[in-house]
Amino acid sequence: MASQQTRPARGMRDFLPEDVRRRDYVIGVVAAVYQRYGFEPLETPALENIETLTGKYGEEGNKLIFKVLRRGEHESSGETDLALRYDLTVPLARVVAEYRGKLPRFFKRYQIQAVWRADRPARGRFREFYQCDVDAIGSKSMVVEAELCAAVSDVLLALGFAAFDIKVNHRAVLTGLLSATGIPLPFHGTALVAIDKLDKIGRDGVRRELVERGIGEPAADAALDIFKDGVTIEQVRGALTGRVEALAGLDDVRQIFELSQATAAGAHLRFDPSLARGLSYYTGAIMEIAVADLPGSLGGGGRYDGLIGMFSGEDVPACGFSLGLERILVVMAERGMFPADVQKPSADVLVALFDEQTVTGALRLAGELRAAGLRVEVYPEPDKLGKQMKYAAGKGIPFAAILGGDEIAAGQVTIKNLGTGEQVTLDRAAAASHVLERRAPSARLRASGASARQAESRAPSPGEEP
RNA sequence: GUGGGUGUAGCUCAGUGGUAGAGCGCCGGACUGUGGCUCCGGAAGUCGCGGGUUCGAACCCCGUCAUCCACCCCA
Repeated sequence: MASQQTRPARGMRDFLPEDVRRRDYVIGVVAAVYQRYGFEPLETPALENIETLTGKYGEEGNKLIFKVLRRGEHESSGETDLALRYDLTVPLARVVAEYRGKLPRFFKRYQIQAVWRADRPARGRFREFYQCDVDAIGSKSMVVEAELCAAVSDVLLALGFAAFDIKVNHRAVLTGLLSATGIPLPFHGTALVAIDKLDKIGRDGVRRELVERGIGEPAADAALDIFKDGVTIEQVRGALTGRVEALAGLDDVRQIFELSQATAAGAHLRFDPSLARGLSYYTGAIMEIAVADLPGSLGGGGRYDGLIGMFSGEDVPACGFSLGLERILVVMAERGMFPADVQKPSADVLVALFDEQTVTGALRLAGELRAAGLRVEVYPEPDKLGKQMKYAAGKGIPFAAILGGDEIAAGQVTIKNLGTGEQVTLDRAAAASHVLERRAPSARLRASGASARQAESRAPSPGEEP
């Protein structure tokens, strides 16, 4: 087996036609919804100067940046001066800093491109993967957060997801609460890691882990008191008495909930004071999408009012949301959520090659059918007809056109329906319309999987997935 | 980065020290202008790679790479 050499590099993937169709379908839905909200497309280079990326993602993120050796003077020294983009937010911040004057006052952009992380691959996790980002630049209003939540909700609903939560928290609330429990600032990160496991290892498990990590028992108990399932904004407000910044953050959260009542996101928001998010550039509200059968998240986002200022010196408020395309695809594939026509065959008609003498005629026929709007593949060799039929059936092509000596002499063509086995010999001029009239139903010849509508109607109850 | 599982035909896997197997797929034929069903025949693997133990290794040992799962972290 030569498979060792032909496999793509670790964590990278080839996308075969079926994969690309599924990806294009999801990307198409995402882009269409984002456009409906007035977001404009943006693309940025795969490579950034390394200093653009370093120091933006926190300690963990810095390690995972894919560094690239530029050819030339640094080749021998091994010094890296370029890096593959780690996310789409930092490149956006750079773009805004560079073109601020040319962009609208409230720049709303979406961007669907690959990002790279030098991470260890796992289920739903790759070294090269796509993110679908929407961001709104220039406003501090919580209307921005509410619209972003609404947009991603609309995307998920359009794809057939019904049961999902958008967890909402705020950086200032988080630090305020941790400080209120008596956990010193340097321990905030490690404490959150433990608290985050509440649903996995339970209260006792978290308490044990907190203490193991050097947090005192009183603080651990206080933390467990606040960070529990179903805690309300009002309850948290009580714990934050006197902490001005945290209370302001909590009011942001309250506003997001209120505003979202008017949108598709309203039914899906859930306040989660333990939500942290790894990226260090977030300054305000933070969000994350959770679905029942995926351990990680489907996407996340938040407000980063200081990031653009790291490039331009002038702080510009900004907030964004990122959907993980690969995660969405993993869940959709497992639940059979793709509509049937995503898997439609590559052509409507296969023009068979009868023998060497009829090749030109076959090519001419293919041209006529294409001109009539059909997708037509010409079988490239005059194999036995049986083999050609088998090939067409194997590819799911619903019709075969046969042009032998008899047909040519009579100015006719034989059209065979591979689905029903019926075949008719008719005038060439009538061939295209014959197929067009029968194309729609037979296009689903090989279709499998549930449609988006069907998936939605049976998705709501978590835990019952196949 | 840590721990565990798995690497045998294109695919899914069986084979626990004595000459390498099945199902599916593929190719050919029965069916020389027609796929699906059936039957007959065929091709195909230096058993992930390297070393070791043994008269003899797919099998045991060591290493290495790949892959999967859990942890960590994340989209």
